[in-house]
Amino acid sequence: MATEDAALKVKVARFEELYALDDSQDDEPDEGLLQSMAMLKRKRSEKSEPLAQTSSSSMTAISKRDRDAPEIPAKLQKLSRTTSAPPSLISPHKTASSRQLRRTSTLPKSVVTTTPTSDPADVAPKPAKLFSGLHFYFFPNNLKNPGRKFRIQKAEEYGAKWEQAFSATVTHIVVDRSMNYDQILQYLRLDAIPQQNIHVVDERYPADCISFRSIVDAGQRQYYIKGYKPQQVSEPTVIPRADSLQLKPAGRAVQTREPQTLSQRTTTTLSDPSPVKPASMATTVEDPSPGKRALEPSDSSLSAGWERPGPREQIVLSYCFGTDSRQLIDDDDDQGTTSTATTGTNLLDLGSSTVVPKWQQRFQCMQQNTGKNEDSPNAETIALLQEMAEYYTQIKDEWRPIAYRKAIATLRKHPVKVTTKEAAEKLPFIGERLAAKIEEITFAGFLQRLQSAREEPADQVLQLFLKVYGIGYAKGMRLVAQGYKTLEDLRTKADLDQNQKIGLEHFDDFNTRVPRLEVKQHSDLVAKAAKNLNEGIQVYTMGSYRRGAESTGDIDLVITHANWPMTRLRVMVIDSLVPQLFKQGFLKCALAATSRQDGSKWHGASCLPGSNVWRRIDFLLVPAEELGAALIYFTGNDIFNRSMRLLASKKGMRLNQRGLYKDVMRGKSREKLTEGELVEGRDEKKIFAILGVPWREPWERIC
DNA sequence: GAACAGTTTTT
DNA sequence: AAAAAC
DNA sequence: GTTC
Ligand SMILES: O=c1ccn([C@H]2C[C@H](O)[C@@H](COP(=O)(O)OP(=O)(O)OP(=O)(O)O)O2)c(=O)[nH]1
Ligand SMILES: [Mg+2]
Repeated sequence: MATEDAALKVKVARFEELYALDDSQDDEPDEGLLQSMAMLKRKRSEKSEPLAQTSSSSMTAISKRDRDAPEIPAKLQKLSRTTSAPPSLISPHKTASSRQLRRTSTLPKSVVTTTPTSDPADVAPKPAKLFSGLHFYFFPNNLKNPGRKFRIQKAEEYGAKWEQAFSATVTHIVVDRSMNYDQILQYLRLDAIPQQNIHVVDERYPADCISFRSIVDAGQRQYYIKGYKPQQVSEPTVIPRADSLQLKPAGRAVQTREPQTLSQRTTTTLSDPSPVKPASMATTVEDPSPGKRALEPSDSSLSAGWERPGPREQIVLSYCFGTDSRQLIDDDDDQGTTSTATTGTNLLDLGSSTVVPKWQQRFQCMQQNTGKNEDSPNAETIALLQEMAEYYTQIKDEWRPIAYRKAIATLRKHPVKVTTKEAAEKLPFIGERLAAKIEEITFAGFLQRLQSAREEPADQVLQLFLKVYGIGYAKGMRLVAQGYKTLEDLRTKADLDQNQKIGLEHFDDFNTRVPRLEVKQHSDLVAKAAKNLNEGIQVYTMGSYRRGAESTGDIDLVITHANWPMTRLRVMVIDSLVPQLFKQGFLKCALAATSRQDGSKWHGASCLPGSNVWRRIDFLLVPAEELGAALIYFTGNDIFNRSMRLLASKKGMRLNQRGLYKDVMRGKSREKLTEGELVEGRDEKKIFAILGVPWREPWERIC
């Protein structure tokens, strides 16, 4: 104990020192080399978006920053940079806008041109074709790093050919600053690179060419790669820089849990975990609100066999149901090993109980997640990590949020406060980097990284714009790059599409939580109108409402009919119900509205009579055969869904909003090759059973 | 080095 | 095909 | 970011 205290003190001291020095540092080189060079569709950006112009300067700015401190040890660099903007998590353009480039002596010689004009926004793309005839090979040669992705896209815009593989046609190898010369050779399995044909240049070479609108001399010293020794002259070994924020763009986003949303109110209503009615009758089907997520099996940890899934196998009572459900043997964890395709088809086994393999226990959907942290000793840590995850999500980092989420899940289950990184790293899904962050949180009470990011003005603007319905990361970045700073700017000057205009117009409305009671009112109103059209139409209130939330972000409704096929239901909804609701003045606008020949959803806004607050409302049209799957989907939460779907996939199945399918054939990278055969879609509980997931009440799906 | 959910609608 | 959304 |  005493020793531990001492150790803690040392750590505290270290942190204090660190923060005294200022500036974050938890960045690291980069994904490292050896990234798959395959894949990734190239982007042909023919859009005459006002991006080209601004971005060329951004690009320069990015590389410029590394040049500012050539060979200074990392620590000193930090000091020297303290005055400039803190590293932003905004990617790919990063701090570009906040950094004024200004070239000085480092000017390439063979320059022909003007300085980049800086007129924010507008203006056509460059002359293009600057790089015509050139073949660029990047190293690493993928789009994983936002900065690099950006460079590649730019290079292509300017006519360069991006070589997917290293070949004789390559004219330039554009190397990330985090890489060194030896790594290239090693990767390419070359002893040397034929210098006369191929130029090996630093990552900022293309940017410089663009800025100067000419192909600058690639042989200049400033474009040398780390570790490159022209001829034989021994260069001073370069100090490896630990810098560069790595953010991955593009892809899906992972939200984290139900926001503190409800946490603020209620506290004790842990009363009625009332029974879930099959919810199959009643027009507006509604789950009994569990006051709040009251239960909490974990609280005293060991209670319901929680803390640590343990090696035991769980017996799940499942529906007597004759369908496959073979267990994949082997392996643990929810990833890694490939699916073990459940080709076995047949439906022999399976009586009324199934043995669930232990690897399955690791899935989030296998736990009762009521979304509470409160009594976790790690609540504070969890909250901050969650913030990070959310941040990365917004910023369109595909994967980090997943990692954070897993780490959060393990922390949530951990009965003891985790303070040191040594302790943290022992836990599942917590690696070196997260362990360090956990330690940072406990000692400093905050995350430097998050703070700096949030303080960055450009970031704050982006955050604001992202809250406009219809504006996502890409559009948001563009708007920021164009210099817009306020919603007023957007309203008066920005080029927005119709939905974005609506989103802007009703910015406050759409960002206001909907009280549970109001959700019901909307739902009832729709149900009533539907009933009026046909008695058989049923409306279910879904989303966070069904999970018991006291307030929701929007109103999610499933509209179904026991006997009608989709086609008929759709016609009724689109041709009658929606128009009727518009006529009543309830529906205010259609956003991502559609559904015609093959549609299944309608998004818009609604407003209760007597109110003037517009709410986001979503209809999901569902034929009876798909109701079960639709209920699962639309109940969520999203994390729970993804967990269920991943689990299905590991079992060679596929789960979506229409049903559970088996014998799905998948190609590389999970690419779906076969639809698979429908196993179940109608019955929510059966789907759980087939997957070997114990039934989860809606409020136990808050992962 | 790959995998991390699976889809619908709009542009 | 990308972006935004659920 | 983490895991296999
Ligand atoms: O990426 C997503 C987003 C949503 N959903 C499902 C789960 C979710 O519960 C439901 C409704 O989506 P919504 O965005 O309305 O989320 P919510 O769970 O209802 O929360 P909120 O209160 O913010 O509306 O759609 C997904 O499967 N994947
Ligand atoms: Mg919702």
